[in-house]
Amino acid sequence: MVKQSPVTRERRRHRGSDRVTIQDVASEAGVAPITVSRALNTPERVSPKLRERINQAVANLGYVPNLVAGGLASAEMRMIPVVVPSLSILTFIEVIHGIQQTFEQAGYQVLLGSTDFDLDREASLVDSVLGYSPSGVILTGLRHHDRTARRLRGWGRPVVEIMELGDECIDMNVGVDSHAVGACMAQHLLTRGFQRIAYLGTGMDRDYRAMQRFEGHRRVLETAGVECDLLFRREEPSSYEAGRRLFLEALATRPDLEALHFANDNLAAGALLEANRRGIRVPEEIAIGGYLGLSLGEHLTPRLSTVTVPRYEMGVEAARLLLSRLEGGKPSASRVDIGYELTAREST
Amino acid sequence: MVKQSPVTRERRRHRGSDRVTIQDVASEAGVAPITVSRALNTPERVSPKLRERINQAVANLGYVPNLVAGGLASAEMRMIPVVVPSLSILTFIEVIHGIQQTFEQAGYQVLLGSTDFDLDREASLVDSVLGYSPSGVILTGLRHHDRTARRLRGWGRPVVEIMELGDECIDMNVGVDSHAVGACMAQHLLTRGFQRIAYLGTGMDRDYRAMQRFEGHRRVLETAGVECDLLFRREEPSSYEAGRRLFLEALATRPDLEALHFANDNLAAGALLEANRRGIRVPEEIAIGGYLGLSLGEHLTPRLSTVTVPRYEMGVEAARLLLSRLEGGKPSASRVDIGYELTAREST
DNA sequence: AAGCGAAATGGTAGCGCTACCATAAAACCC
DNA sequence: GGGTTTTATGGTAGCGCTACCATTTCGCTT
Repeated sequence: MVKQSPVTRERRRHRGSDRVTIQDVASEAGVAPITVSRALNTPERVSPKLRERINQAVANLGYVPNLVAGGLASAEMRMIPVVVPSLSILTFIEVIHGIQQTFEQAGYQVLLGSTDFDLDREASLVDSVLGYSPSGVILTGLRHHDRTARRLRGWGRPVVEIMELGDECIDMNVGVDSHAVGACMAQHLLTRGFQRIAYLGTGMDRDYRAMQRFEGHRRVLETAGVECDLLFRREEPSSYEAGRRLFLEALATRPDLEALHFANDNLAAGALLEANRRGIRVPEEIAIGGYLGLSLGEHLTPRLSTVTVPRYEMGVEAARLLLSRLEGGKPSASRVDIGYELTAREST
Repeated sequence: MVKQSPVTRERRRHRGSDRVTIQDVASEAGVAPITVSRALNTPERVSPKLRERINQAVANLGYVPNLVAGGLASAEMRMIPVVVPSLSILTFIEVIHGIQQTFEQAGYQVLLGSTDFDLDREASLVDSVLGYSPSGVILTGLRHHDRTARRLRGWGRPVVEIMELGDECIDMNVGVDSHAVGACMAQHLLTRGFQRIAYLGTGMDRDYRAMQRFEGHRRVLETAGVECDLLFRREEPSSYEAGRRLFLEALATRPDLEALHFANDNLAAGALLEANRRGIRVPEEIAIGGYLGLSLGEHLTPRLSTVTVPRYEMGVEAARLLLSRLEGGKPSASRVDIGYELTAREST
């Protein structure tokens, strides 16, 4: 028997739905598919007359491009995976917000991944996410699995590492100097005349940036010749409750403490609110400093002193950097120090 | 001249990089590409011997599947767009967190979209996002552009609408009854003996669910025969600062108010903290109630009374519902009331 | 030993789009 | 006016994978 001609089912699409394709639009407008493709992706390369006719056909048929097919052909999906350690930490949320807003305007989609501070999970996440042929990638921090770094370096598309700042980045880097940030608050506390200063943090076994901030803090105190190893830590997620517990723990262990430097504003706020509740006067009996610049801080009584980091802006800047590489050629810089600011208020 | 044979450049790939393809793995393992595909996607349909050999080849070559190609062939990318009104509202973040965690475990990627409460933007977002051939979609609320609803209804893949609860959903629905939630706090305030009760909210021109909560509140007061139209609103994003301003505005306008029902805990906290600062006693001079159940509430003094909604769980439930349709056939239910709980504390 | 159904494997043909190159048409240039 | 460039459109051939169906292999029954 002769092999059955495929022509017999010519009209029925092989698989897939009855979606309108670029071919349908091309027929409707009386042009070649490639011209439709150009009219949609690079309109300036199609004559106004045809462009108009094609747009009309698109509207008539309700054509929506199949981005997957386009992505396969051009080896680029217009999307950007953003890999962060956690989605329950407000900091990352705000950065993601900035990233998302910026990319959305430019027509890129943001893909979300979280690693729970685990570099192995980051590695497998990056692997699988590269399978989507994204236009670029945004990662958190400068420390990665060897394989991850190698793979991304050889990938040939823009990569931005955020949060941390350092010389050895894969491609581009936007962040703050963790050591400096920790040192900043420590210095501030010294300047205000406090001597017995403790650092209090959570999750420092996993979040090495928190550790770097402590390191900055420690060095300043060491240089100043005061007790520098006062560290209270809990291995649990950061929360108001954790801040409260650290506060009570520190008070019970070392009643002579003069100032508490918390790893972030959530913890500091938890402590400050507990002080309020117990009638402990801040900063007269004990001073409290934080890090981040959460808006909550300025509504507390006393207003919380903190080191403010522009988190939303960091996201925007990371996205801009990536976009400029995607659209233009080389970007202005490949390393941006987003900076920080000491916000000295009433709690110190 | 004879047309040049393409064979001359046989070995050089037409376009694209030097990525390892399924063909390379197949050669290495001495099987057909389709068998590699099966070994990776449906391992149980490949003999243990071959499976082993293929896995070995995959590891040797460092093969990472091109999900775009797979997506085109199977008309399904393993990803789920989540469309929310805003990424600066904590509620949505927590829901997204639940969604993301659940999908990540199941090997689906979450794509993020925000509409700024604009149904037109939602419509175009949904359009473009469908171009990715996602496995399903999660939308916020039950109100959409006609076109959006029509398109999704005819789409044939699972759709979950979250936050709101109602009869007329596109496909599946997970949320809370906004009216009931608003009524709950109003009833609670009445029960505590307050009579002159105001509702205070932000962004109520755009966020119709906030309006529904007010409506629930209003009806309860109306039924009780007390003044029910006391509404203070500001058209700005929700924040501690907005809560503070609403609080001061209400006090200035109606010094006789006995209780304030805030549209969410952020506003309520802003108000409560301002009361702290001014030495206004809560609830003796004025009571304050919120909505959401943010953890901050229980650390304030007095502890904030609120109506708690399990936001993270709502995300998890939405994702589970969608997954059960994706994996199994029909899910247990197509409509889940995630419920709420009155958390009566000290501020009322 | 022959027969049979189930399980394992492979061949073929796209999925819908765009890169690449060829061609045609228009614009420009002494 | 012939040639060169520039601009606009089209033809062809995949991108790398999986759906579909054909074929082979294997275990088991009679």
